[in-house]
Amino acid sequence: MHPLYRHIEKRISLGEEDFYNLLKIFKEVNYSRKQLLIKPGQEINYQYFVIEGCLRTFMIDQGGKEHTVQFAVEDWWTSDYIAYYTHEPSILYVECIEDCKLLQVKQSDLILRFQQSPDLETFFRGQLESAFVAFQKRILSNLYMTAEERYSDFLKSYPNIEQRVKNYQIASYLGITPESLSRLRNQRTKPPA
Amino acid sequence: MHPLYRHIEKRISLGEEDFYNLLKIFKEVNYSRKQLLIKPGQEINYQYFVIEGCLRTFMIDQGGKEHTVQFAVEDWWTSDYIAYYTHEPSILYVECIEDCKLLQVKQSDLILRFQQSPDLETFFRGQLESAFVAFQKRILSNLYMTAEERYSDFLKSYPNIEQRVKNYQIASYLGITPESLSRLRNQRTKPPA
DNA sequence: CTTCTATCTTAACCTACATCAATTTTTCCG
DNA sequence: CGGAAAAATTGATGTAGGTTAAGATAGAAG
Repeated sequence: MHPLYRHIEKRISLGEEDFYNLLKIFKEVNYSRKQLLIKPGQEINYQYFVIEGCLRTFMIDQGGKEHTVQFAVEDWWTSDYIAYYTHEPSILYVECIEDCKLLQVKQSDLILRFQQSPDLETFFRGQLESAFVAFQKRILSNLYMTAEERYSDFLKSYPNIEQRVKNYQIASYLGITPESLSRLRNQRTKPPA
Repeated sequence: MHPLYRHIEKRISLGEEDFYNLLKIFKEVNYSRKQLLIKPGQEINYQYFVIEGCLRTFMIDQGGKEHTVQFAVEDWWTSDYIAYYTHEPSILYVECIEDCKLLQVKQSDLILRFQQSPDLETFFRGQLESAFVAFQKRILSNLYMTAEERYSDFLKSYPNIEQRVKNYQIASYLGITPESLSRLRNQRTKPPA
């Protein structure tokens, strides 16, 4: 079964025929490790469904420091959603951490389909609702959790990702330095003393 | 012109007849200062459009500390959106900071309308997109800005709110203590020295 | 393999913000 | 009004995590 079909069926039920019809507006694209899908200053008309690989969305501040907004692995969507939704030029980077196989889709093509297929709009509204909830929870956890608690939380929400991404990238997601993450990981293994 | 009509017309154009038809699923409700719209442990089936007043959505952690997710004033929507979208029991409080006049609408009524009126679904998808962008920006600013920069930012995104909410509530939105906010505001008035 | 570079770790020191505690100021309501 | 309660301020001190710098590991490229 097609990974995108499996993904969509989790939320709405689309006939196989409708699915293959929908698939026409998606284009398979391949990127290799370290390539940038998006960099600042671009107009962003596409979002991407991950068939295979691992990506990271981040910004670089004036001091040159990286800050990670999200990671994406198989079965996730990614883009610079700030630029995608606001139609302002991008301020984020989207980078491939591994070689990636993606399905690219243009926003305007999707919106046209929404008009013919309300189910599809419902699907994307549902996706957005989930993402919205996840971000709201993340804001809350930044407000009341310690760095260590956020790290444990991160490992839960991105299982097995530790092997796939660099520690400094995780640190920049948690809002701490790589040094702090290193210390924190060290203490986690000991306390049962 | 009805405040909700004016609000909806910013995004989609709905005939007046369609609007008054839509309005039937909204119910005007009034709450007084300090009343709780929502408290933890409830099933949340409603969201609220603010006609008049000011509200705050927050959680209380195990240590008894408050953490503010958002404020809502005239022309905004509010609810415990985590509970609203996930259908899990609420973990947040929504409190009236002033006497409030609200329009309450049930999620299931709204979803039924989406089926008859795709425009309406588009409207709410648009709202969600904006909220999503705002939250993503807020996560970023928590990652790379100092408390003072976030405070300036806050004043910009909620103009004139300073007179309406307590400083300790603003502090709990920024993720700092009231003491820190007080010191920070003190310094802001001086530096031109 | 071996070299080069990126990443990770460790340690000493520093700083923004927290905590605790004591006043002062504001708000509320009888 | 006036007095109690809530909120804000100020000061002294504590601490999580940052910064800087050096050494240890581990990937990648030849």
